[in-house]
Amino acid sequence: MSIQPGAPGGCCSPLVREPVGEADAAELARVFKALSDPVRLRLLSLVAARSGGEACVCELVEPFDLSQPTISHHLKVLREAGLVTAERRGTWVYYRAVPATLGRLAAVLTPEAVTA
Amino acid sequence: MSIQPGAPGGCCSPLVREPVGEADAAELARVFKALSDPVRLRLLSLVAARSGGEACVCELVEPFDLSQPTISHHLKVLREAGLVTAERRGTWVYYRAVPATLGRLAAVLTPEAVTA
DNA sequence: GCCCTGAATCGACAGCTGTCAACATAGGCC
DNA sequence: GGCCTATGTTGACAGCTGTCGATTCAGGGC
Repeated sequence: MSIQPGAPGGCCSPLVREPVGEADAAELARVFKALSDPVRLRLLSLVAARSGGEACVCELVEPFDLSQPTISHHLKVLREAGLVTAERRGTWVYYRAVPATLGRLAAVLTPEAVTA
Repeated sequence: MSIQPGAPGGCCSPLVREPVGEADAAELARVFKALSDPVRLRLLSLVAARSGGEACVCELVEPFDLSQPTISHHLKVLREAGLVTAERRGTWVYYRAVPATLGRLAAVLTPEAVTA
């Protein structure tokens, strides 16, 4: 999970500044792959844009014309990519976006050295 | 190609600000899918980080242990996603990154309203 | 304990993706 | 024109991915 906040390495300097190494590319690709599905993008956005920053699964199934196991599968992919976290509270499971992961990706994609 | 510079619509407000619509999600997913392969990430980075901002295919095949047709395939995916452009000059074809597309993605992923 | 509801996992299957070898196309040079 | 080099395209094939129905697991309320 080298993309997570903890990683201090050069993993997140902009793509355009220097060629990304093999290992970093593999790690980044894993996260981008999680974002490469329209359903997952909307799920992430639904969770992140919600007031309070969290949503339970039941609220996430409704907007889609998909089965609950399918939504659950997509949420798992987002979780394993470090883009969301899940917390069980009683009967329900609440999901939250992980801003740090989003920030890392944004930094990597920044076309000019705005980060400097 | 609604992600290209031309599009003035609300397509690129941050993911976390409001739920992304179905159409925008599909378009974004297309571009993220192009970034979801380690080889393509490295290709994009190799092109963008190059001094002069461009690289010919011959220079891009070399760093990989892959056949030239495979690299050509990946470059086509990047091209169709609007992430790079290709220009033929004589015998060689030169690729360039498209900063505007990268910028859009970075804006969409920005966790807080830095854009405002 | 028993049942009910919310969520995750499993098994299966169609469709997509990355890769290659073989071939086709484009431009320069003799 | 004819050849050579640099790219792109095609066809094929293994492996991954999104989806579902069926099942299982977790908590709460009776």
